[in-house]
Amino acid sequence: MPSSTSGEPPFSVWLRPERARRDRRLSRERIVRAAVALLDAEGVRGLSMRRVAADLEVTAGSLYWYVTTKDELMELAMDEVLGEVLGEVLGEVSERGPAPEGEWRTALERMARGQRAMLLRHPWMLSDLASQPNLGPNALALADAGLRLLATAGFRDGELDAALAAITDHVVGAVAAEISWRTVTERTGARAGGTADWRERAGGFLERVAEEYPLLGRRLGAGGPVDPGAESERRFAYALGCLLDGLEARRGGRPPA
Amino acid sequence: MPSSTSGEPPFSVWLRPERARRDRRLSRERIVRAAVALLDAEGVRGLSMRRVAADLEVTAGSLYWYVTTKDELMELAMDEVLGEVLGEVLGEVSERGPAPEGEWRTALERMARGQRAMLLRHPWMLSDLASQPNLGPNALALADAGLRLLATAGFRDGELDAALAAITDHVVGAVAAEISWRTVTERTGARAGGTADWRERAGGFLERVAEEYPLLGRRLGAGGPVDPGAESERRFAYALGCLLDGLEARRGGRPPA
DNA sequence: ACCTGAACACCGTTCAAGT
DNA sequence: ACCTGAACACCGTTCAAGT
Repeated sequence: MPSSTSGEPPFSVWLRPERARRDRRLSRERIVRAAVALLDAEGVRGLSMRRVAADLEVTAGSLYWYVTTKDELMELAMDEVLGEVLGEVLGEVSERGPAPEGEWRTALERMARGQRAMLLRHPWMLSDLASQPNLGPNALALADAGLRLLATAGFRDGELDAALAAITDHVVGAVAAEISWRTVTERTGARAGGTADWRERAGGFLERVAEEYPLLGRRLGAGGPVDPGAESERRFAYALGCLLDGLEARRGGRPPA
Repeated sequence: MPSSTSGEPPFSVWLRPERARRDRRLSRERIVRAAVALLDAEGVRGLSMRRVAADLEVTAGSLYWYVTTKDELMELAMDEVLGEVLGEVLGEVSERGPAPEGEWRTALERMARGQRAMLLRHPWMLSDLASQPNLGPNALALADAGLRLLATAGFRDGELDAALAAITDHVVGAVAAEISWRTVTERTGARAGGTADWRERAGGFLERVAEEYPLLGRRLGAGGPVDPGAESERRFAYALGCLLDGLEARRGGRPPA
């Protein structure tokens, strides 16, 4: 069989193999992967159908063969990334059986920290938060794993969802705050002294704020440099501790089985 | 060393003084109000410079005399709306002085509920969450009022910010989940039986999920109609209760003054 | 000082036409 | 079945020119 894939056009149909269904240049998977890469690299603003298409060396219109809308692509990208934590959480819920007393706390904490780390790796995950609940396979598996974890921890049926929501909502809110805080310090102090630069760029603003609102001023770093990473970690742990204490008191008792 | 303070565009509206006034059809205030109205009516997707300009019977370009960028307009709109809760929180913190024992709990709860209600009135507030911390006057006043509330509640200095973050992060995360949940049920069951319609529109999907993930299936309404409003309220209260319990245990003691 | 009008460089999405 | 190319109706932002 002569080479037919490139070069001169074949002089006869019969010399050209019929196009296999498999030699498609595109696939939903490739598209989603390209989208995730783009999102990681340039954020939500950087994501466009045309850009994704270009990265795949294809026309924008062709993407619509695999995906009916940009929103849909975003849904797919989000679920793709949720897969990163799925393994961890499934490990928590299955490796250990009914969870020995006290273990459930650290299991929940690991779940929360895993989700937080993932969101920090892919900050764009938070940009579409309020738009639509994720119904993708990974999202579903993740939610169910969380519910099962809480069930084996001894939470009553009617409280499973509320308990899970308490934790995931905290993760989401905390990471959103962390990211917004990070972007302002990083954007201003791109390559200079980091936090120091934000404080000098803010100039008189910070001082005026601190004067009018002393408590708030300290929080914003008027009293000295502030490490947003360390601060965020401290707050995250604090609230998580509060939540787990509260959950402990509401727990039904020991594992049912 | 050349002054580095000028050159780059200011990264926040609040660091840049407003222009002098004269006889003009436009004003920052009018623009912001129009933007808020548009956002309330049509969400973030509906907001465009051209649309705002049209609503004000003016050309798109002219907006840039008052606002350097669409992001800036968004910052302004968000702070505008934060003003709605400012009054309530200030009431909490000043009306009652050092807050009698036990009162701090209900004060915090009122604050949280006020913020939640405001976010539900203006769901678009959550669409820019992770982008940039709000440094507007209302945002600052609100944050400081929260800190003061916690201070009079007896929280130690070093924990004020973590305690406040615990609550606001929960509010944000919970409302984000609530909105996303609401949009899916409302979008599908626009004028029909509300939640019922979502369940029938989802068709086999819901059943398949419930089969593979029994716990999750119930949560999604596979077992019967679910009222997202009531469910969200229940979850919100549950997590808030957990948080307040945890906070109570960490509180320093009684009010310092 | 303030606003218009036109332009630039992008968008998401559609769809006839090709292969 | 899959992809191209061109088109449509929008964007944010800039800027000379008017008043």
